[in-house]
Amino acid sequence: MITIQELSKQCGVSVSTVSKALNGYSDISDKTRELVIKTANEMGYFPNANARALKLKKTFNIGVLFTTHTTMGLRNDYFAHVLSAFKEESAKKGYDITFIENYIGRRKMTYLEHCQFRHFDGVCIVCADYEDQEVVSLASSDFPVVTIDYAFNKTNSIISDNYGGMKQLTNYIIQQGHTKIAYIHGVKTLVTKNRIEGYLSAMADNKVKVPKEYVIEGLYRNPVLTEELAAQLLAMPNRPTCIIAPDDQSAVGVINAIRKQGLQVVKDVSVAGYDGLESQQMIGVRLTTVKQERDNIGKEASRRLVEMIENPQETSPEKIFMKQTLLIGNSVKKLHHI
Amino acid sequence: MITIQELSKQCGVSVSTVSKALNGYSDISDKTRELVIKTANEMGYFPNANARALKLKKTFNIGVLFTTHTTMGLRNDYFAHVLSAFKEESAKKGYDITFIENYIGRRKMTYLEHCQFRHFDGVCIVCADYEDQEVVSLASSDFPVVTIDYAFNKTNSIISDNYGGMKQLTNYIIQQGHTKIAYIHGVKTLVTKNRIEGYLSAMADNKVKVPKEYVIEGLYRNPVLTEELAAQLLAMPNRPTCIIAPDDQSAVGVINAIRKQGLQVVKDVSVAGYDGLESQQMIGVRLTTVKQERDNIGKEASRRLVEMIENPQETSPEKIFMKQTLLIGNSVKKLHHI
DNA sequence: CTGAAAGCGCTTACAG
DNA sequence: CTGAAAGCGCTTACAG
Repeated sequence: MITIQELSKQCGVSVSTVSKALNGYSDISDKTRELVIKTANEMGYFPNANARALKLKKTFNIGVLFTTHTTMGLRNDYFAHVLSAFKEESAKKGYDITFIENYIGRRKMTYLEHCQFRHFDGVCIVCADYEDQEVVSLASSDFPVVTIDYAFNKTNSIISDNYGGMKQLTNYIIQQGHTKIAYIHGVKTLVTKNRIEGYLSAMADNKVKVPKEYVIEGLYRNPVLTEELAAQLLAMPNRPTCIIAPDDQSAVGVINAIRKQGLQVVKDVSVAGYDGLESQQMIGVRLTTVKQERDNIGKEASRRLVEMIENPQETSPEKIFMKQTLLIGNSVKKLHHI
Repeated sequence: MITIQELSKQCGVSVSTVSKALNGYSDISDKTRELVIKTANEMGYFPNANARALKLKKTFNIGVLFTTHTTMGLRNDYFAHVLSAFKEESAKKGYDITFIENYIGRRKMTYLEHCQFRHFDGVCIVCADYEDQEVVSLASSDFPVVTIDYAFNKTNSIISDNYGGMKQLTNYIIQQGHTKIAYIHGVKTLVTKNRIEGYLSAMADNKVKVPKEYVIEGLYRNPVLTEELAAQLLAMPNRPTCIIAPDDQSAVGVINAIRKQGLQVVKDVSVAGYDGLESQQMIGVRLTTVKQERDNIGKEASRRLVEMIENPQETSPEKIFMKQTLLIGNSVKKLHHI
């Protein structure tokens, strides 16, 4: 790997001059600058990021906390998209992405210690257990931090407006004349709670009563369980006219339950989903669903973080809500008795 | 951030001694060592990775090439799993993961240059365009490189045995008495070609003729298109008794096509998938499919790479085939006329 | 067992 | 316009 000294020898100028020429200082003659740059290209010179980081105290490297336990993390489609967009946007701004771990080899290291070790310029907490003490310390550290779908006092946060999205969806279904609307929701995370509130709020706004049995807990991305739960709903004397699934994938389960009951999808029972995945737009019906702006979330998170890194004084912690948009398909029937 | 000098002042010993105590050199008295370590913990000392890297010429950082264009990359479930496992295994061995880009801010930088810039200890090419000249240069560079699902001469490669997996699946279907087996495959990547060969080879081994119309090109993870293509197959005078979908997700499309034709899944037409995703084990039938050992691929890739990094002389480029396992569900009917 | 010194590759005030 | 020098935080041969 060729260094700045070899370049300087080759060009017959001092190391300082080479450095300045390379970094575009103005007090270097055009002749020298051109010579240096030309030689650098010829010799395939590239600076050593570690040396530069040591001197500048800036690594152009962003730490990303991305827990991969169980069903979370990269293996989760939503977060994978967010990360992907975050990575692309950050690269555009000149920053690399490194994952934060809490052990390095056999040595235990907290998330915060890992960040100090690597001297990241900033940190993005994409997906983590926000109750975890280590995560809390990281979020309240001196690092510029942006969090996704969760707000700490001190950090910027990008939050997907699940409350608003669900409310829109429910309102739409009510407008189609439905009042018996059941909601099979996922495990009760913060995201889920917000969605339930959005649902209840839309119902209340429209003075529609919600029988307790209409709101039941299932699992995300689990069509099998969703099918079972939907079957229970359909077996009720007071059968709902519309069932909202935890997400688009699970909506397949609802559809199967309806068909197995000898009923027709849409005609007899309407269905709605959540996520707006292109790949799920199928199943014979076009699912009415809510589209999450996953790519925008990642992008916006990166923009915010770079802003904090480069203009630390001007940026104060903020919560940014990302709108979700209603995608109207043909899976919710318009009822006539209104 | 506290440094080794401050530690040395606090302990009343020299910087050299502190360094050695921290790094477990044997020529340090127990007393001194304990004092240093205790103080380090109290003061929350952590080494500066950049300074250390500069001196040791070792960064404990692995570059990962992970193209995120279009349908590839993180947004693809298969690669997301592989990466996830790679990341976890590497952390266990003490290495961080940083994504490789080919631009840094506005400045164009080839993949190789980026690796030189960051001084990665090794590189894993998880998912990339292997025809791309930049990828080729990286693979043939002096960096320890491991590639996934593609083999260069010079690199170690972890290759999912798609040929063998597909052959197993096809053999199983033939054993159930089927001879009219259609295969809707994905776009013709190397992976797809291997699967087609596996399919053809099983058919040939069993002396089953394959009508040209039975092998048709579709798209991965696209139930809508798959449904259309399956409908075409079902409309043929010489209708297949079993249809293999590009993957588990697309298999839903095949199932829909069968139902819409007024036929019964399994009873009239059998179905098989590919991938072995838990989330797809549903749809009323348990899909017979092939399970890809995604997590093992990532893990093995990491093990190999770390091996190359730490014992460069002992490791020579190797292709490692990862077995795929047949998952027998109930979506392939046993035919009696054999 | 301990410490002074050199050096990893870079940047930047400062002097000329 | 150019260059000598100091220093970023660490490690390690070498001397004592």
